[in-house]
Amino acid sequence: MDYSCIDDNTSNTSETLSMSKKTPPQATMRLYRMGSGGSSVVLDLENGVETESSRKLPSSKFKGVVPQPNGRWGAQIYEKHQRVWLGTFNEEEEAAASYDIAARRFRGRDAVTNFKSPSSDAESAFLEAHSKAEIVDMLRKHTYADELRQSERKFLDGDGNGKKRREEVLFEKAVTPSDVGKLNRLVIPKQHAEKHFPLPVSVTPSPTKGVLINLEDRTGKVWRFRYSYWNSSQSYVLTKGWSRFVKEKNLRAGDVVCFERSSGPDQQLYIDWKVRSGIEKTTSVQTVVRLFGVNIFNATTNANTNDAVGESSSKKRSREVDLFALGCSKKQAIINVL
DNA sequence: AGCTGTGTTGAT
DNA sequence: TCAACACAGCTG
Repeated sequence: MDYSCIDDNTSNTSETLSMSKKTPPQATMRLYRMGSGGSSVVLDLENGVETESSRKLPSSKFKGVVPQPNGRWGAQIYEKHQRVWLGTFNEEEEAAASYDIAARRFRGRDAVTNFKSPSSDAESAFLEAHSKAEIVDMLRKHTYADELRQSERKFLDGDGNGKKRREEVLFEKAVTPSDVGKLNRLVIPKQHAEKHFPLPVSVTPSPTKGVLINLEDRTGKVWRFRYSYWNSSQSYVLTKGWSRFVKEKNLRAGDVVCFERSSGPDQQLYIDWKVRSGIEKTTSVQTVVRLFGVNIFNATTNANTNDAVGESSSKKRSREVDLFALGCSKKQAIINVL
């Protein structure tokens, strides 16, 4: 799968960024909060002095978009008197576009949205093919664009099961006990990391930041991981998102994770896993977590819209990088600066 | 410690 | 339905 910069600013937004009929006047002066943490400071109209008590968040001009105290933007939609949270976003427009997607899924193609451009037939089909909870989950994890693109590609392949993928194996690693333990991280062997997943220079010295990468598994599911360099241990690691993968795939020490890249022009990244050789695959998670025919893990996201489990996104504004741009091709990288 | 997203309320 | 606001509780 591609790195996340794509999903954060492409199909959610870029193709559809014409202004809404409902967009309020652009010229309206509004306060934008700078920096981190605190709220913006507004003038106290009584005495013309800034006061703590008059701190106020800036309203969004977009429907379904609400400000967050740290300067980011939340998206939400209402259904049956209940709010459905769609996640938080660095850019107001991303949040607005996410609302639009949810609105089309919840209310149909003609739903009132922030941006014009009705979704394509393909996108409408994609929306209909997924439950509300699944769509919400994608929005919250910022994987919607990737999954949509993936589904379109499968459709074009013609053989619906996606088995025709041609990819080059980048490297494999037999996971260690700590890779599947409570540390919630996977150490990427240095030689592989530096060869295939070079971090941008500006990120390398900072162990806490890193980049977000998206990889697709053999089921077509998109996984997003934080990838960074830890100075303390001088190692490259996948952190956020990794424990979910371990849990869902029921990875055990000795099992092998495999990183692959599509040989096609898209250079899609994939992650695959194999049970440690000598162990029957029937011990895999699929049998373990199925209960009365229901996949328990998936059930949480399929059961109810309000159950959609989001991940808390990166705390600081995350720099999201197309690592291919840095490591493999000359494409322009990057999107959101930390 | 900082952030997300829920609880709540009042408006449209 | 919707957004504004406060902040509990979660996450890194």
